[in-house]
Amino acid sequence: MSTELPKTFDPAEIEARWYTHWENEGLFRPERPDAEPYTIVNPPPNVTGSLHIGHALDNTLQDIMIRYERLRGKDALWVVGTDHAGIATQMVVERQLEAKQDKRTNYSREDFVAKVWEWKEESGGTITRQLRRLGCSMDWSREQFTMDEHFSNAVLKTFVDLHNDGLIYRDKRLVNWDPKLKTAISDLEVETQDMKGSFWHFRYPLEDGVTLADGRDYIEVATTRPETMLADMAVAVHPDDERYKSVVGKHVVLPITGRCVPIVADEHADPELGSGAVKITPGHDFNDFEVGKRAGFKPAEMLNMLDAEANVCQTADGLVPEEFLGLHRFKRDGVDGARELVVQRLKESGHLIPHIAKTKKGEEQELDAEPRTIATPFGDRGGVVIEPWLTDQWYVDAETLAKKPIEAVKNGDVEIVPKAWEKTFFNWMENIQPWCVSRQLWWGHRIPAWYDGDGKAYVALSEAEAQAQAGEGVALTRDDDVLDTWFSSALWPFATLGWPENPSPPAGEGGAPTGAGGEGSATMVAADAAKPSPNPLPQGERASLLAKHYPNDLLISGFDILFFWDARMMMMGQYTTGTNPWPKLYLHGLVRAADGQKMSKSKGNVVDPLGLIDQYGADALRFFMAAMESQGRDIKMDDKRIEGYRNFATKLWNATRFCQSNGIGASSSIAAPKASHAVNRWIIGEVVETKEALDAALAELRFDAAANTIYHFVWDRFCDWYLELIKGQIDEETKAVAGWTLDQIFVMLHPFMPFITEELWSKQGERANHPLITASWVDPQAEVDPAAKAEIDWLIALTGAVRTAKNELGIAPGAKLEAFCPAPGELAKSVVETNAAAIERLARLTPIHFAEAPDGAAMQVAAGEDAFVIPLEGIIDIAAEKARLEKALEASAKEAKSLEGRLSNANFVERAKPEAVEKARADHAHHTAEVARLEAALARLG
RNA sequence: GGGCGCGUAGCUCAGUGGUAGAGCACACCCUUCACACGGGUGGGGUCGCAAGUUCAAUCCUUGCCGCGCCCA
Repeated sequence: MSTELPKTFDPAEIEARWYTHWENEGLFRPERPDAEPYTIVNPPPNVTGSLHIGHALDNTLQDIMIRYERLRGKDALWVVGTDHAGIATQMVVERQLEAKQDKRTNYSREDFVAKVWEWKEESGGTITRQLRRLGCSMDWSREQFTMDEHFSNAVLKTFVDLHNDGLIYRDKRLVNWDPKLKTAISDLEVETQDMKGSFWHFRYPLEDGVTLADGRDYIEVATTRPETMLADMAVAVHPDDERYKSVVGKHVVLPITGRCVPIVADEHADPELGSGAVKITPGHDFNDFEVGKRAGFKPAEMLNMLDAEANVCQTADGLVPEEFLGLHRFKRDGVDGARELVVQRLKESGHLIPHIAKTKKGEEQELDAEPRTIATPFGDRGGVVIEPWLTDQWYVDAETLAKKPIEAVKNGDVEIVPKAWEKTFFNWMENIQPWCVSRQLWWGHRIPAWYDGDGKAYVALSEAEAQAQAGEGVALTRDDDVLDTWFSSALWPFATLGWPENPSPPAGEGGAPTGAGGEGSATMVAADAAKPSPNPLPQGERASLLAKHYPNDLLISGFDILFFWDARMMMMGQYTTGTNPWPKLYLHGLVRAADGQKMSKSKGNVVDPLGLIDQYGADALRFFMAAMESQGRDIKMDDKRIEGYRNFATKLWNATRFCQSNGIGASSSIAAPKASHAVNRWIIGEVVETKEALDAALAELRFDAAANTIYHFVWDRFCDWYLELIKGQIDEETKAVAGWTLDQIFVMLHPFMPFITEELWSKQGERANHPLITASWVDPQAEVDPAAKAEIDWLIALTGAVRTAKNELGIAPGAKLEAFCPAPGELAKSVVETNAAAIERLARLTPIHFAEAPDGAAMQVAAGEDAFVIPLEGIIDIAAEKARLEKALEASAKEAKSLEGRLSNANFVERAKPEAVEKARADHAHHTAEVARLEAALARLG
């Protein structure tokens, strides 16, 4: 018994109602203790972020897989949670302070971190609410946060373990320093952009009257960063460069500082480039750092001329003139900096070699510098030019950790889909650099390292343990820095499931929790103690979760975080658990604006997924994402297409209304009902085929193929043919088959369009409190019936042929016509006899005589090999019918001739695959018969 | 400079060693009792260019042209 549906379909109302129901009833993860597990972890979005279109794609794909596997009976767990996103979140809160003319440094670290927690509590729910609107069926009961206590413990343990194994170490070397955010960042967070810049040429005078072979008393060097000359420590020339051989080991006296620096031989200097000599600033350039080390400078001796904000400071030798101190490295906000002043001073002292350029008119022109395009590093968050800066930081030995993941992908233990990404993955992993994991921030997991008065580091899970290492009475200070956010999110696939299962108990007295991000976290933990976590993890549950759901089954992420996140999860998974976090990694592309541009806030072309949900419904947006997700291509936004899928949802809605008005309701069995009518046997076979195609597509993660399969089944097969064929003759058998088919549609479409399918499922009748979300996957226990398929295909062909002919001859589509079939095949005879009503309704032919047609003007059509003559004396334009037949004749004749040519080619018959030859023969026979039929038809018309 | 990918109907995209498809758009027809967010019919593509392999190439190989991304 069914509940009547309203005439209009209102996605918003349905979505809100069903989501609440699913979540409240715990249907996202029903109790299935004995079922096979299926696990996906969600890439944790920034806790204070909001849903963008890329999240919509990423989460739709994951939800499709989770809902599919849940329907297939698995214990499907979709782990969800958010990331504390160190830099991003701290920046947001700092910006809020700025708006109030306030700043972070007006607060203690503890107070500032407390403010971040406040902001997290306030805005942290935004993105999770938005994921719900998309219909995502995550296990919210276990929602995670990367700064949760158990997660923080996992992070600290990993750090300590890595350190004990020598895979994390402290090192003084150049880092990518963001002078705006005043923190180190990793290589991956640096974005290189080509900028218009200048290349200045200087004279560095040789000391004590030394001259080059050509008599010059100076060496020419060139640079794009003239300000760094204040910290130059050498000039390098190529060891084989004859021009400079005599001066290697001699010195130059730097202008401005008067520093006397050596001329060293180093292969880094390219004799072909410029003068062949390069200035060396080991403290401010990655290449020069290496040259400097080879030249014998220790990192601690390298001169540094910039402070954390990239303003000039005094070098260790005190040679930077007073007027430079405090200047910014280069022009900023219209105010000249050290770069401009250096150039000015060198110009005044005659050390600048002007660049001679030709104007458009061919006249020579003297410029201070040569214009050049310079690959310039920018921080991806702060947006300012990155400064290579000499500091002590913690580094992860990524090269060692990368070995097992590389092996895993090579031997197929981890499959990357699409495969094209494997090469990119290897290219990066095989050339991986030490990973700088310390960040000079306050928000994050504070590094568990303590220093004694001599700067010796003690790494431990707690201060007490560090103290024990250092010995009684040694005063320790904790490292101020926090860890890179990606260090913690790399643990996501297992730390969210309770790893480590037996965390070391805090060693401190009084139950003060360890670490968890230092003082800031202590605040949080204290708050948590007052308000117990809503999702406590009993120890037993933790253990079983990890054992059951790790490794996960699949990871779905955008390719843009392949290195940031995916690869690091593989490294950490192998290191901490000894296994790969998942056997399969699916990478999807970007969602682009309709014009193909990358979406960005600055371009103002960002599409809000919630707006699309408001406009078309979540089901339509989801279906769009799935249908457009072909492996290896970005998705361009196309509102018309989303609209099309909204229309598709409406189509299904109305088909269901039709069924209801004809007494077609919910089915009572998974297996297909018994059926005798061809049309019913046919649609059951179509369900069988659709289910198989859908399973195959999802097994290969071909979301587009899967979506198209169900789309065409619903619209083309079920609505356009099945419902039309059964109209007017809906008996009990047909009611049962139609109701069953509709239910299978709901099940198969549910992963893509969860809301409308659940609603229609519920309105089709009593289901004994059995919602669709936890229903059973399609299992018709039936086979395709070739005879039924042949019958219905013939019927469809006949209907199509009549409609086409009528349309081309301008005959009213509704006109009912009499037809003659002089030589019916067995199939034609039986179909016409058993489906007279359907033929009258659709082909609008009645009656059909198995007899010669009377003489006279007639329209002639064919279904399969059966020819029909439809007398239209006085109605049709004979010339038009002749033209129509001639056109068809020409096409068939051409095709027949081409096939004949192929078949008469001995090479083809002998060497081609037998199936190909067979098909060519069959096609040839068909077209030859068609030619004969059409010739006869034309002969009839005279 | 190195690597990867893309170029198929007006647009957005699938696809296969055997002569090409979808959605939208377009044209014509239809107030058929589920649906005009609908139904029916149709037009439209030398599958970027050139050479090669093959009985057969849009598909495989090479080169070129154009576009995009990543790395240096």
